Amino acid sequence: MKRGRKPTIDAADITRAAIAVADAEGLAAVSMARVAQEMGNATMALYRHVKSKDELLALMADAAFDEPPLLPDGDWRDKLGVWAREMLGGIRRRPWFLQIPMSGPPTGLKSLAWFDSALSALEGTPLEAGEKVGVVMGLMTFVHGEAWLGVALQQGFEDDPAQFSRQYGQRLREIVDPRRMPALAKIVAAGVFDVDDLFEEQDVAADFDFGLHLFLEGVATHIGGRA
Amino acid sequence: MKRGRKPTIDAADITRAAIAVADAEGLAAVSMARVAQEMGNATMALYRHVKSKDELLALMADAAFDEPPLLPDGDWRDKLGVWAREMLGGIRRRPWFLQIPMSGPPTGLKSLAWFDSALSALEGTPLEAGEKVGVVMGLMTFVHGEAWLGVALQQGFEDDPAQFSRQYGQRLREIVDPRRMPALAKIVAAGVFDVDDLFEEQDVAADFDFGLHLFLEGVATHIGGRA
DNA sequence: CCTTTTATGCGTACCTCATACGCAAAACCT
DNA sequence: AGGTTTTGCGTATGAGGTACGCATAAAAGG
Repeated sequence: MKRGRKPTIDAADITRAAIAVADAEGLAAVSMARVAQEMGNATMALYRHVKSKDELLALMADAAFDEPPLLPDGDWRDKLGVWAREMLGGIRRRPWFLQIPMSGPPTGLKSLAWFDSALSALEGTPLEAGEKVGVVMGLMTFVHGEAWLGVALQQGFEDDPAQFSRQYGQRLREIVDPRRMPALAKIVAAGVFDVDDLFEEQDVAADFDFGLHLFLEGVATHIGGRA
Repeated sequence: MKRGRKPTIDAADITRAAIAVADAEGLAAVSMARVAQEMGNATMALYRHVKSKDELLALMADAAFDEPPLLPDGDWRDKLGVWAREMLGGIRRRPWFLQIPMSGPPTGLKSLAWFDSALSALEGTPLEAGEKVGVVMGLMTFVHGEAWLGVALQQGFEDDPAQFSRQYGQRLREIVDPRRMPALAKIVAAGVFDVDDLFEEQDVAADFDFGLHLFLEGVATHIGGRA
């Protein structure tokens, strides 16, 4: 038998409580004291199960997602498409995920499961091992980046619903000097940044699909040049 | 004439000092007190020129880069290639850039200049305004993500030069259950994560070029389907 | 059943940091 | 010179992470 007093909580409990706080009030509200209070424990009790707040954040990041999705039958494009959209959905559901500063490559079980899922989509292709990793990495960074953009826009939108949408295009018009930045000026003048529904679900989703399409198209071409 | 006491410093000075600290000791060392001390001023003096630390960070982010590069003659692929590599270099020179939490789309002059530069590379193409923006956004997120990965690896490497490289592959071998994650297990077994020079300049550059190639290839296909 | 051992719960204390507030110093105006 | 305005900055507050050490609980040994 194990000696000593029995633990009343474990790291998983703490992670859950921390995630609950982050879901409800954002990552900024996640302090050791707050999480402890949420569990009815004292602040310092947490440190028996978690080395530091950074470690807690890492645990949160790995626990933020559900299990990777079941990929559909079909070719690798369909599968990676579903995978990417599912990951985007996961991030949208827990926007605070993007604010966790990650240091080093992932070692969490969930993260690795997602990694595995994406790799499995490429099993039928003639890509080498290293190339598969490259493709998946690229896809992950793309989803990550696109999700960040979406979340940032939505947040600015919620802070000031009436103004924000038209505001950005307007501000750009003031800042951008057509002589110094002719290409940008043209785009701004075209009104690309003025659209009111720049932040609507549809539009963001369309942007995402467009970028995703580009990337997968590139992968297809690469595979094609080898098959 | 302007009334009142003459300012002895301005936001640009503060930004410069803050960047100097970040360059020398990392972003964590950048506190208001530290920056003020570096300039021979008192902490609270900074707040006359900078609303908050967050604003200072935003200023740092915009001032982190040099002017966008002169793009070579040639087609858009050459230009965007140079642009992307130059941006990667910029981030590598100031790794702390990646740790600055950005909120909202960029409005800084430098950032916009880079944006403009990338857009100008696409001037000859038949892409619509919105598509150009999409392409550039996608490219930015890709570079950003890839740079992050490189910096994370290099940092882990510097923290523990002897172990780290083989360590990661090893740890993965312990964690990854071939039954639960068959695809990942195969890749790990193939030794993709074991290479000692996984973090050498060459290898990282090769990974970057591979992903960049994929993305640009996708753009080319998209353009081709329209020209 | 009492003592020893070991691991947990957590109160206290310290340190770092961002920043609100108010006063003093400097530069301009009349 | 006296008034006005803007900057420089000392003080103070409050939040947050965490080192340290003791109290407490549970098992092991006698």
